[in-house]
Amino acid sequence: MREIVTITKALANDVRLRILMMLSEGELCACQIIEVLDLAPSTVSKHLSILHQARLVDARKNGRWVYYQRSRIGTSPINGDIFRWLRESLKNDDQIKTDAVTLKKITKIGVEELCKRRAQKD
Amino acid sequence: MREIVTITKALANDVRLRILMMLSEGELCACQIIEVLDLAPSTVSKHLSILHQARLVDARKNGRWVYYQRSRIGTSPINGDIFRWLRESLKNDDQIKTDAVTLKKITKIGVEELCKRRAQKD
DNA sequence: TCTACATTTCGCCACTTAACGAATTATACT
DNA sequence: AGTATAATTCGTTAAGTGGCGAAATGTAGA
Repeated sequence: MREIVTITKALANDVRLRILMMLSEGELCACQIIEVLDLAPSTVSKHLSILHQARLVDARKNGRWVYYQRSRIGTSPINGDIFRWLRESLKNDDQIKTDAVTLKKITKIGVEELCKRRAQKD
Repeated sequence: MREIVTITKALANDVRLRILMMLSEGELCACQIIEVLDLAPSTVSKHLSILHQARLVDARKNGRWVYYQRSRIGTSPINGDIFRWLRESLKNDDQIKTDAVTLKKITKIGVEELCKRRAQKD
């Protein structure tokens, strides 16, 4: 029960649903997710940790960057039901659609260039 | 998005998951749900209203009793995924199993007798 | 080694949630 | 009409959540 409630709590937030939808296409660097959401890094990091604790996303560290992707557990038959439902329910959502557009622009420039630009702004 | 978050928030609580599991077999009177959960009637009523607002349960008034059941929306293909996942994930949960046992005893005596006994305790 | 920087952790604040009892509403029965 | 009672709404309180900036952590490159 505790495990299931951890998962449903993780899903009970619009920012975290946006993150999960962004990860539909594949893995993303934390900095890319931060850029799309336009929230404080610490806030996004907390959301990612909640998703990770619920075993909905996996983290992979590469150099100073951390990449996230939907977990293998999340793609298993049992949890696959949730994702199918979320994808189906949110595929026409405006926020999700604009996120996808923003994401496409960002993935084009690549992680290194994205962070370089980000550093210049400070 | 708002609608989906309303649903996931409704699912993000153990008491409400217990209620949904209790309603797997069919409709129940509010007083039966209150009896199984052993919480204040006002608390349970609030939970039921949250489930109702999320369109996960329907309410039917009969005399002074109110009967709840899983909503038809909830049984549609789209939301059916969630229920299937919940049922599958929780079928071996201890709390859910003891709830089922308690419920069986309570449904045997019937709603009128249950409320009569309840009144005598005061 | 020292610096830069991506990410996380921590501390704080505003807001929400879940619990209860008291008061209210609505229905059945006398 | 008046009473009893199932259920809900309201007000209050304690605990949890989501946001931020500051500080800490860890890694790449000078």
